[in-house]
Amino acid sequence: MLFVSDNNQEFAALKTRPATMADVGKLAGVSPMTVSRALRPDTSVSTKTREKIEKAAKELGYLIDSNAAGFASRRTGFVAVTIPSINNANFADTLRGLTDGLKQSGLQVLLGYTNYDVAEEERLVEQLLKRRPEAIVVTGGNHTPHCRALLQNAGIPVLEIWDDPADPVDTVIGFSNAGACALIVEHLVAQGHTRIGFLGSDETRDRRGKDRHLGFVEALERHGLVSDRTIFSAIAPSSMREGAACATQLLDRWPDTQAIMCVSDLVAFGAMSQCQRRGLKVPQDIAICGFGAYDLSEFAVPAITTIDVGAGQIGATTAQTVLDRLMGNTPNPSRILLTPKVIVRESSAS
Amino acid sequence: MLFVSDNNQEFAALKTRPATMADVGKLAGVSPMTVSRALRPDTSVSTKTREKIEKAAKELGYLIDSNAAGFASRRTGFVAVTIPSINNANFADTLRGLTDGLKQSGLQVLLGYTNYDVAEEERLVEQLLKRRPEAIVVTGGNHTPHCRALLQNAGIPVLEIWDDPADPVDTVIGFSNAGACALIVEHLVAQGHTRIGFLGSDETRDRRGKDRHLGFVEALERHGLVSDRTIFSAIAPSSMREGAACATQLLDRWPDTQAIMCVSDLVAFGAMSQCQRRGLKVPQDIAICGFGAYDLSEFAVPAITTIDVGAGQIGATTAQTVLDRLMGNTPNPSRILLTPKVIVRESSAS
DNA sequence: AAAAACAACGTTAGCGCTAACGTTAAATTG
DNA sequence: CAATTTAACGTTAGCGCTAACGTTGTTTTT
Repeated sequence: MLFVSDNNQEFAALKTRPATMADVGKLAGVSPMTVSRALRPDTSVSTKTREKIEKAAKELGYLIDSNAAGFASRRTGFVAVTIPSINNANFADTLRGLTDGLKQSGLQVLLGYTNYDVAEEERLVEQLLKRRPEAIVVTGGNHTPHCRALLQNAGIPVLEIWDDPADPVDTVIGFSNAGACALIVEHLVAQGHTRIGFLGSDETRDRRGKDRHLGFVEALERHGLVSDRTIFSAIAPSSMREGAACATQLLDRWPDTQAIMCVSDLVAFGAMSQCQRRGLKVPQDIAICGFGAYDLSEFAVPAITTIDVGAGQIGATTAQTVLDRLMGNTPNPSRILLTPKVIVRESSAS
Repeated sequence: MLFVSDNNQEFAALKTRPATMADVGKLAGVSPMTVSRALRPDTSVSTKTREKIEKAAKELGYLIDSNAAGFASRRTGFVAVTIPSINNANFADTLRGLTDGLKQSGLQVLLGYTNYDVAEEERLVEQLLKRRPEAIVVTGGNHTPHCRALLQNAGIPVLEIWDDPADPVDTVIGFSNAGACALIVEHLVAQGHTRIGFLGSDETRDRRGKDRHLGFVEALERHGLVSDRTIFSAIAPSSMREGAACATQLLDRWPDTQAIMCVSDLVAFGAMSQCQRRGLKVPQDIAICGFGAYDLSEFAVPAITTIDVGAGQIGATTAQTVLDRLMGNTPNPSRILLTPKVIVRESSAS
C-alpha cells in the first residue's frame, strides 16, 4: 500500500502510515462506511460511487486491513490447522486439498506443525486459538489433557483428521490406521508369506504409527501367525535412514524373513535400498510394503506396494465440512471415515 | 477459552462470547490495563497482583486475543511467507528453518503457496499484505509488475529468497542457481563426459529451473561442448513422472548420451529409474545428477550425485535477518548469497 | 527532611473497521 | 397523488486491546 502523510503535520515526513478507509473516502468524496460497503460484494452502493471509490483506492494503493475488519465484524477469516510435519508428502497433499477447498470462501489457513510432539501441539493450539480462528483442524486424535480442554472450550468447530479417535472432541475426518494395515497383511498372506516383519517408529510419539502396528499384529493373529519380527526406530517419524538401519537389524536377527511391512513408504524405500545393497532381490527374495502412496513408491525400482489413504481427499472433505459447519448446515458433529486402498506393485507381487 | 455470559442479561443463555481482559480484571479486582501488563513480560506489576491475575485468567480459560492486541499496538506479529509448493522437501526445510528461527520472538508465519505461478503469487501477496505482516518473505525474484509494486510500497522489509535476482526489491537471501549447476558440469566434465544431456521443466513457470539450465549451457560452452541434448517437460515443477518420461525421450533421440543432469533430484530419480528399466546401468552406462540434496538421492540405489543449496540454512538466515530488520539493526537492504555444494555419489562416480 | 525518582497501578483515548441504526431522495404502490 | 417501499448513502458506537499519560504511595538521593 502507498502511504499518506500523518495527520500530525509536523512529522508528516517522518511518520507515515498505510492508507485507511477514511483516506480513500476523503479522496472519493464519501464516508468511510460507503468505502467499506463498496469494497464488499452484495452491499448497496451505486455503480458510479463504487467506481469512484475503486479509483481512489487504486490511487492510494489501498488494501483493506483484514485484521481490523475481522476485529470489527468478529469474523477473523482464519482457519487454524496443525500438522505433524511440513516435510511430508501426505500432509502436504491434505493441506493442499484443504487450502484449495477454502480458497473461494476467503477463509485463510493459519498453519503450525507439531513435530509429532503432543506438548508442542498444546503450545501450538494455544497460540493458534489466540488468533481467534473460526474453526480449528488438528491432525490426529491424541492430545494432552490441557490441549483437549482448549479445543473443547474454544467455542468453534474442531476437526480431528487422519485418525479415528475413540473419544473425539467434535468432528472426525479420517480413517482407521489399523484397518488399513490389516489390508496389507491380507495381501501378504494371500501371497503365501508367513514370516512377516514390521518396521516402525517411536510409538510414544507417532500414535498413528502405533495404530498401524496394532492393526498389523491383530491381522497376523487372525491368521494364526506370530508377530515378533518387529523393529522400532528410536525416533519419530522414521524416515529412509531409519528404514535402512532397521532393515539391517531385522535381517540380521531373522534372516529368513519373507516380507516386511513398513510404517511408511519412506521407511519402505530405505529398507528396500538396504536389502538391495545386501544382495537381496525384491520381491523374489523378500517382499516389501509401505504406507502412504508417496510418488516415490511408484517410481522406485521395483515399484513399492503401498496403501493410499486419500490424503488429498481428506483435505478437500475437511474444507467442505468446515464451510458447512460455519454456514450452520451441519449443526451436529459428524464422523467421516474414508476407505484406504491397497496398491499392489512389483515389490510384493509373486 | 471458556465463555462468560453476555452483558445483555436477556440473551445470556444464547449469546456467549470469549472472556476478555475486562472479565479477568473484574474477577481479579484490577483494571483491564493491569491485566494487559500482567500478561506481558517486563512490565511493572507486583508479583502478588500478577499471581491473582494469572489465577483469574486460568479460571476463565482466558486466552489473549492476539488480533486485538496487534491491532492496538500496531504490531500484528505476522511474517508473511510465500513458497512455490508445500509438497517439496527443499522449501519445507527452508520453512522449518524460518519458523524455528522466529519461534522465540513470538512472530508467527502466515504462509501461502503460489503453485509456481506469478499471477497466483500476486493474488497471494495481496491477500497476505491485507493481514498487515511486519515483514514479507517471497521465494524467488520474479514477480508481476503489480506484485512488485505491492511489495515495494508495503512499507515493511521484503526478503526475496532462493534466488539471486538482478534487480531485487529489498533484501536477498539466496544463491546462484546457474552457478550451482556449473559446479555439476565441472564434475561431469572432470569425469570425462562430453555428451551431457539436461532434463528440465517448463521454463516460463519455473524461473529457478530456467536459471539452472542457463548455468548448464554456459558451463558446457566454456568447455567447448554442445548443449543441445535438452528435454523440457510441459509442466512445472517436473517431478518423478516427468523425469522418467523425459529420460525416455532423451535416450530415444540421443542414445549415446553419457551423462544426464536434472533440474531436481525428483527428476533425477525418475530418470534413473527409467534408465534402469531400460537395462542401463548407472553409472557404468550413464551418469545421473540431481539438484537439491533430497533424502531420496542419498538412499536411492545407486545414491545420486546432487547439489546441496542449504535450504534449511536459507530459512534460518532469513529468520535472523527478519529479526534484525525489525529490531532496526540492519537498516540497509542486504544481499546474502550462500554457496551451494556438490555432493558426489555413486550415480556419477567413475 | 525536602526533592527527586520510581514502582505499581488507574484513566483516557484510539487503532481501522463494521453492525446497527439513522436519513434522504427516488421509485413503487394502491 | 399521498402512502409506502426501497436504494443509497451518513452517523454513531464499539469490537478488545495497548500507548500515553495520569496518580498514588514508597523508596532513594543529596
